[in-house]
Amino acid sequence: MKGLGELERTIMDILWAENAPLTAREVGRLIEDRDLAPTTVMTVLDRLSRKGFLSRTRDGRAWRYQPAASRDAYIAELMLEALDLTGDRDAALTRFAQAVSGSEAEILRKALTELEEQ
Amino acid sequence: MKGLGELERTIMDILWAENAPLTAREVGRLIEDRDLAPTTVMTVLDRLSRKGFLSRTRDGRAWRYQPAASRDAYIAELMLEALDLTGDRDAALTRFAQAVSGSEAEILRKALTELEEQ
DNA sequence: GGGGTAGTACTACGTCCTGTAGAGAGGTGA
DNA sequence: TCACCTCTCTACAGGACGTAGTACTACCCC
Repeated sequence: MKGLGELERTIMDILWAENAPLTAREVGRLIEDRDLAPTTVMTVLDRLSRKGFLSRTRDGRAWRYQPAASRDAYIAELMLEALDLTGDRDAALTRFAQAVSGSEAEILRKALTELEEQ
Repeated sequence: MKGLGELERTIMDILWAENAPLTAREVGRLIEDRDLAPTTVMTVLDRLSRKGFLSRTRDGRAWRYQPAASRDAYIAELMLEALDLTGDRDAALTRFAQAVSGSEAEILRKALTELEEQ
């Protein structure tokens, strides 16, 4: 899958935060701090949809972009991808379990328990 | 931390697989398939140690390289880093727990249980 | 002791990704 | 018709990586 760049992630964050599909102009307006040219935003949106992170639909002449997957799914996939890099998945998983904070361990336990019950 | 390139990862894999610190020449000999110039291997080893993935000690004129951290630790850190990208860690963790395979869920459960007992 | 060998440091170059944006085309409303 | 919006195409700079040459030093064998 591959990670995203700084601006790409900023834009994905904006789109994940919104519920509705946005146009390039709308996304641009939501990037406060940076003064980007409209074409910059359009280029990045285009690249993101080309890479499969966004889907887009026509709205008049403009495109409306929305995330192809939820942020959670993306993060989970990144984590699985990291896990795939090792030969010894069990060891890495054990290590990971030890590395998360206590409250997060609790979350994991709960999710695993629910999983088991189904 | 940042991910590694293809050749960088190949070399890290070799060093993770060995127990002893290796010289550039030895690493080069262990990369079977590719016919790399010795300096290529040296350059990559140098970059990896500069990035903190390897530590090196003198052995005569040569350097001996060894991983600065275990592969498991590296993988776990990558996973945590992915997790840091989200605003909602709990949701991502839950999603992750649902995404791992059954046997891996078992491993996670066991690790978390042992963690709890300590 | 001179040449091959091994090792180092430094430098370089092509490629790909990403951030950034301009140019030009084609609608659209005042 | 003119200003304007949005699109697509093209471009360029900087950084990471794969790859390797060059130049210099130290060592070993004949």
